[in-house]
Amino acid sequence: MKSPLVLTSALIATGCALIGYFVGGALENVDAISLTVGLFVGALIAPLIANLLVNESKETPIKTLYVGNLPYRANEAAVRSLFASHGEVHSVRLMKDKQTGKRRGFGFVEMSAADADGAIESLNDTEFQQRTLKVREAKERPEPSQNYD
DNA sequence: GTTGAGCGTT
Repeated sequence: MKSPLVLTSALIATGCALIGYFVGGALENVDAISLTVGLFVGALIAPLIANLLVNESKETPIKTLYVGNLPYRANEAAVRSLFASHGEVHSVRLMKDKQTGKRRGFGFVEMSAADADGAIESLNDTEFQQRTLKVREAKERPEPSQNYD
């Protein structure tokens, strides 16, 4: 398997070397020193930039699910394990009252977009700790790019 | 320690 991170790093390092070369030429410095400095700087910052680029390209499609009618005794681990059986759970947040800290009986589950719809259809109106869950797609705060053309 | 329609943190 090929590594886009290494390739990108090499390209960025080369680019920095060229930039250092021309900048050094403009400043009337020695070309070899400029090239070396450019390579050195490129080698330092290349992995960082490449990591950002790779993470941007590999952004996982994630959809946020609203889960209502949760029992107050339910914790995040139970909800996570419940949704994990229907897909890859990215995060679980059970909303609490900011003043008292008590649970409000609903929360949000972030899943991969592919598994999200199936999890909604599978878990909506199902019994969880003797309470009928309400699972829908979250309204506000669109994390994924909701491209409704 | 209670309650029961709803859409939320940096």
